[in-house]
Amino acid sequence: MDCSCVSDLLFAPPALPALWTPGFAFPDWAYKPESSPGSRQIQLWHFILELLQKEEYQGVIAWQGDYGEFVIKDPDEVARLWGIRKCKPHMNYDKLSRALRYYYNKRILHKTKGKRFTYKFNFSKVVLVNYPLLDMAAAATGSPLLLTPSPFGGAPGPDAPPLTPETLQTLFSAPRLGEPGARTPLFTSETDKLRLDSPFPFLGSGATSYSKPPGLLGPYGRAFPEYPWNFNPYLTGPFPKLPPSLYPPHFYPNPLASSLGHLPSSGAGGGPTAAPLLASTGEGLGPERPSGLAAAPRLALPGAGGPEAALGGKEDSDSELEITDVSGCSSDSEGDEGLPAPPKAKAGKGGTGS
DNA sequence: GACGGAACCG
DNA sequence: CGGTTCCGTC
Repeated sequence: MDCSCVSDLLFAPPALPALWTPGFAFPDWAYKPESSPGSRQIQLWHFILELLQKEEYQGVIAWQGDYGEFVIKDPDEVARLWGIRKCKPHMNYDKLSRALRYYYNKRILHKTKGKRFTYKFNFSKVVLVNYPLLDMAAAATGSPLLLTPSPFGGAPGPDAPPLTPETLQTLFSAPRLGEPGARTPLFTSETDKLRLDSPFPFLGSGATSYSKPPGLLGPYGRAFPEYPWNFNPYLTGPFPKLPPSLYPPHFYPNPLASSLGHLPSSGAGGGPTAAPLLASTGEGLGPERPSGLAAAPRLALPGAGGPEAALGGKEDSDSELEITDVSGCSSDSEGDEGLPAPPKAKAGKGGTGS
């Protein structure tokens, strides 16, 4: 019964300094996922984002096509992984896709018609859920950037302005953070293995594997380092705050303001001179693609001058997420198949029949 | 394959 | 609530 999947364990949120300006009302759904302590189950779209972030799964699922668009290259494998995570040995793509379809109404996802196994994230939605501080910033600047539904916690707007991974990346570009040494080791060598969650899922390799418009994507390093601050987007219970030292006041308005197009004067030096990343284009409305993106690819990573730098030693000893075992899942209710967790060696297939 | 209703579950 | 399971329909 008790299916205690190891992967479900999330590191506890570090005591965050409560220094946020009260008064901001967020849409109820904005902090839903983890708001209810106790029922902290991994959500499918979280999981998808996770896989998307991991390079090792690019043969299984990867960003492709439009912004926020991803294709499930290997439905069975994704379903299998999801099944492992949820301790549902009988998971398959049919069931998984049903769950995915439920996201349509919730506006978290929608289908890219015509393309098989291809879905698209509604980033503006996702971002609020995961990174309420964005909305906070929006509120602070009085920016209508993100969907600010009715203050009555009513239903979200008809269509949220889609954010792109690049946008987020820009928004979250740390303005010259302190020394990398200041990083707080969130995990020990032991818990490290359990680390299935990493900050900023789609920031990670989102813009990374984007093999779309070659010119639009800046030289983003795909390795988006974890943030020095103890901000765990997965546990956005109340409101994650960042250490004041690492989170200068100008950081709030800046990215947002820039996104609004009327950025006052960001510290050109280290400040994230974000680009006009306002994207009010609906899904497929305008030609989209903020032209500023091309000029925005300036990541101010904690210890990286550039993408390559961020990569560091290339195949770093990244403690992969070995979610290949069902240990912890009580395999009783089902006739569980021993799931030996085969090393999913998914070499690139010949043709990506599209 | 993709969709969505319906019953069910933790 | 967020799926899971099952299924009929297109």
